[in-house]
Amino acid sequence: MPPHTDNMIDPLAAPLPRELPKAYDPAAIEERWAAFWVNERLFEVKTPAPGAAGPRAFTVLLPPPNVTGNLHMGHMFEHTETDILVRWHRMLGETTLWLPGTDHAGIATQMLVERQLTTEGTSRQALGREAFVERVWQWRKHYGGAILSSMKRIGDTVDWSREYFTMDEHLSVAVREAFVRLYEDGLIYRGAYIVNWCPRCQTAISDLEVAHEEQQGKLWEIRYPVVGSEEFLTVATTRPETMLGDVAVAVNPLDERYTHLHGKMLKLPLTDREIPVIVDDWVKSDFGTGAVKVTPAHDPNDFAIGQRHGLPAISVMDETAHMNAEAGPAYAGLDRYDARKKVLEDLEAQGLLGAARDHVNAIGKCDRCKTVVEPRLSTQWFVAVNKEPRSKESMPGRMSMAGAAKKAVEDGSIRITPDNYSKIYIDWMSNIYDWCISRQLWWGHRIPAWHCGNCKQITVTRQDPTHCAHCGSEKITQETDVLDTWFSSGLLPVTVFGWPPPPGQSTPDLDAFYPTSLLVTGFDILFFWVARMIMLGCYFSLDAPMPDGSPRTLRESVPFREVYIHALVRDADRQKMSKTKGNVINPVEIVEKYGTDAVRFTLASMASPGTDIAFNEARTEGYRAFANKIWNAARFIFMNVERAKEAGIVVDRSILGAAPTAAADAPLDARWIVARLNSVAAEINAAFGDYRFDEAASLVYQFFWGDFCDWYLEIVKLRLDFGETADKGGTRSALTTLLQVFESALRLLSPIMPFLTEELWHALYDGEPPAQSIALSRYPLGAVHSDDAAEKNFSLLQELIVSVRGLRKDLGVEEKASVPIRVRATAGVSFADNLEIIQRLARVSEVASVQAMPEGAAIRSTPQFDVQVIYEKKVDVAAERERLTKELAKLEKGLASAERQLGNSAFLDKAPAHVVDGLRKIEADTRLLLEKTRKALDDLGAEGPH
RNA sequence: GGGCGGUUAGCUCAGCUGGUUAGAGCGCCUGCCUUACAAGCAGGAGGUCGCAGGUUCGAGCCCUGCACUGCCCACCA
Repeated sequence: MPPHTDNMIDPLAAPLPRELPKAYDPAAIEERWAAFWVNERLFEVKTPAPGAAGPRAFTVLLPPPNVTGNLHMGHMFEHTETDILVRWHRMLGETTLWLPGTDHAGIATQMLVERQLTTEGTSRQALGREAFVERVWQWRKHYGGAILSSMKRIGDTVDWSREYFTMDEHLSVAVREAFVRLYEDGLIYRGAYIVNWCPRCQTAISDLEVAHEEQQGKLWEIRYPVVGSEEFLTVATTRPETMLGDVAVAVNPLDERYTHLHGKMLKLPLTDREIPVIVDDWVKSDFGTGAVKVTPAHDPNDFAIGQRHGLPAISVMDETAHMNAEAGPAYAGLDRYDARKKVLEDLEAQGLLGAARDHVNAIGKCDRCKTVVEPRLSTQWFVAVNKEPRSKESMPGRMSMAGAAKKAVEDGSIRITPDNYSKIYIDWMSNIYDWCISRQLWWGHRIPAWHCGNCKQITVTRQDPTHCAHCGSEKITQETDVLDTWFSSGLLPVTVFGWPPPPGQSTPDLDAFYPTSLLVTGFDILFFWVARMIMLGCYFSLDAPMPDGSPRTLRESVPFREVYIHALVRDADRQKMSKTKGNVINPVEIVEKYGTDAVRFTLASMASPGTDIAFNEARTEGYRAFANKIWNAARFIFMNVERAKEAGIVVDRSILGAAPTAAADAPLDARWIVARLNSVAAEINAAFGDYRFDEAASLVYQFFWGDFCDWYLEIVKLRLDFGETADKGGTRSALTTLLQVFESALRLLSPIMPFLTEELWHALYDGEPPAQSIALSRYPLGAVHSDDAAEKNFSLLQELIVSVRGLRKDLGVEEKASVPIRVRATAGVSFADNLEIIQRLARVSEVASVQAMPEGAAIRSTPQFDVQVIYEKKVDVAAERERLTKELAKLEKGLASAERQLGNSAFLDKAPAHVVDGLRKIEADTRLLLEKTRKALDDLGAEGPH
């Protein structure tokens, strides 16, 4: 049953190995594999049968991108990290589910479609609610899948069969169920409160959706005449226009300046009202004039004061932030800022305006449209996050949502990485206010509440009611508000797995996948989404019993066990990417330019924890070169496989896939590369486990390029001999190790660079790999210290080769010339077994082993050996002297430091033995080298020109 | 007003529980078209680890203060 046969591409139409082009061209292979992964449905996960044995599934919920969005660098970064972990776990043999979907994004989507309507000369009001909502659905159908197709392109291994949309029928049913249950449990209420109101979006928004910005403003003083006196009471305000809705002036009870005015009435200027002077502790005497005008309908603090003192609230603005009739005929209809101007002018004219001081204040703006938010008195729906549910008698001591959500992190049921975010989360959860969940929008989950026209009561039900539940009247109308987008996305960890189950039961998916294993997300939605998921997830999953029927504990009710907070991606100048700044880097463009693998590797390598990352294209260029390097290593290998075939040396493919080994009597290079592979693999596994993508990337880079290509491949050229007199056994053995190590290395790299490794892996198996995809093969586990002797001996060999190369440079030996060398090795060190390696890699014609080095020659030394290049051309004495002098100074400094420490009895007493022993060895080595260097310098001087 | 990060080579960044003489990539300099790769190979230069104190046998790493810088939270009109 092949799906999407329309764009099916046969991956096995890949070029034959020997025809690999010279330069790696990602464009030539990536789309092919991207389509293959999707079409072959390789990453779909069937729900395990109930009671199935085996390890727990590794489950990750993708933070659902907004339908309005396009893939940006932040997504790509997040997806790269997640995909790496998901691929890694899958390759470790775990049942691995990465679940994708999209979010309907209430405000954002409605705004976008409304803007579209405006360009068409119409509006949502003209269309009407039903037609508008239908229009949004249409929009979503056409444009809502942009991010998902980008995800397919960049190789995200999600389970597409489980893709959801937050307004899907079954999810909407679940959202309604959740709302009704919370309402029944007394945790959802409706009431008139001051909320953040966006006059442009014309909806309430939550505290989190308000972004504060510092702004230079003014603090105006206004004189309010005291009734029956010549006196004035001067208040200070940043928002003079709201004075039209003042109902009192408050002073601190201890402020002696105003004691005589307590309880007096004031004439409210520009109106015909009189308002009282009241006292309230909240007022700070040292701010402004110490007297605060109280406007309960337009300021959250004033609202609280009004509540405490039983004052009325007078709204003087409408939902568009224009003054209304309550503001009086002179102001009605004016925009809030025009009204401010006029109020100030009128006060001035009456001589009631006092000083105006510069004042910096934080001004709230709508997160979406940047309009200045207006605190507004309105009736909204709230979730009581700090209240305990009333109908949970079956669960005594059940905590409030915030309480449980806080405890889940405190007691380690949820682990947040990096750890410092735990504290931020807990602090936030400790000071959380009730959550305003109603939005005056049309696009979203409509609140399942009906208002009765008769008794005015509210009916909240699972099924649309026909009559009022309280008085039976049929004069009922549904609430027009919809739910905050985060209400439905906060439920996702349970709803995507089939919640709600029948009473007292669970669902197969909840049994198999809940709690999910990991959430990878950015700090920016820690409160918006992560915190809400924890609150709602803990609350609702508690109702579903464990697979064995026992009740769920808090530990088992959390939506995820781990949260990994990744860094934020900025542009190369550390600026936050934003459309308005025009510095948004489109990842798809970069991907097309350098290849997905190079971009993924860049992001992985820059993903060190703690700091934001500045995306740097120059690095991507470097990693494209890395991909090319591997590509060419593969070409080299395939070429030699062909040669071997022609020479009658056949290496069976069955040797592939096994963990490489090298016998104790195998050549040093074989033992070494196997040992390196083992330790690097072990380190990479550890790095992934710690979310150290950067370490993993640098380890695999260093191994592939530094060890495998620069050293091993060069040496293997010696071992691969296809001539008539060739040692066929030796060649076959070398080829076997080469292929095995390369195959393992591809698997090692594949989570970070899935496309390149997939292509080469298939080619390596000549189109008949043991699994459909490298992503379904097993990850190399490696082992530390698998052959320390080989690693140590090889690095000595490397040192010798590097020394000779350096000497050649110093002596000005022609690049192509082969030269003889003299080596004096200390006891126990021998290069005899590896002469041909030295000859090849350092272009040496002959190696003479000597007991003493001649005087006056340019020599390089290490504690283990001295080496001289025999060449008639004189060394550049001045340059050599300079080099040696520098070297000598360095050694002297090092020796002095070592001696100082070793001469310090406190050090010998307190430092651990291994440190002391290590330093002793270093001291001895340094002393030896120092002597050698000093002698070399002396010899040089003796023969020098002066 | 609270809280949290950052400051290491010209640039971008590593440096894991404090342990010799601090690393990588890019860039730079020198020499190489060595038939896997010039998107390459080989060799090299380059750092008083933001500043000032302190703890320690020993500090890039721990403590205190300062400077610069970025972010988050916050109901002082």
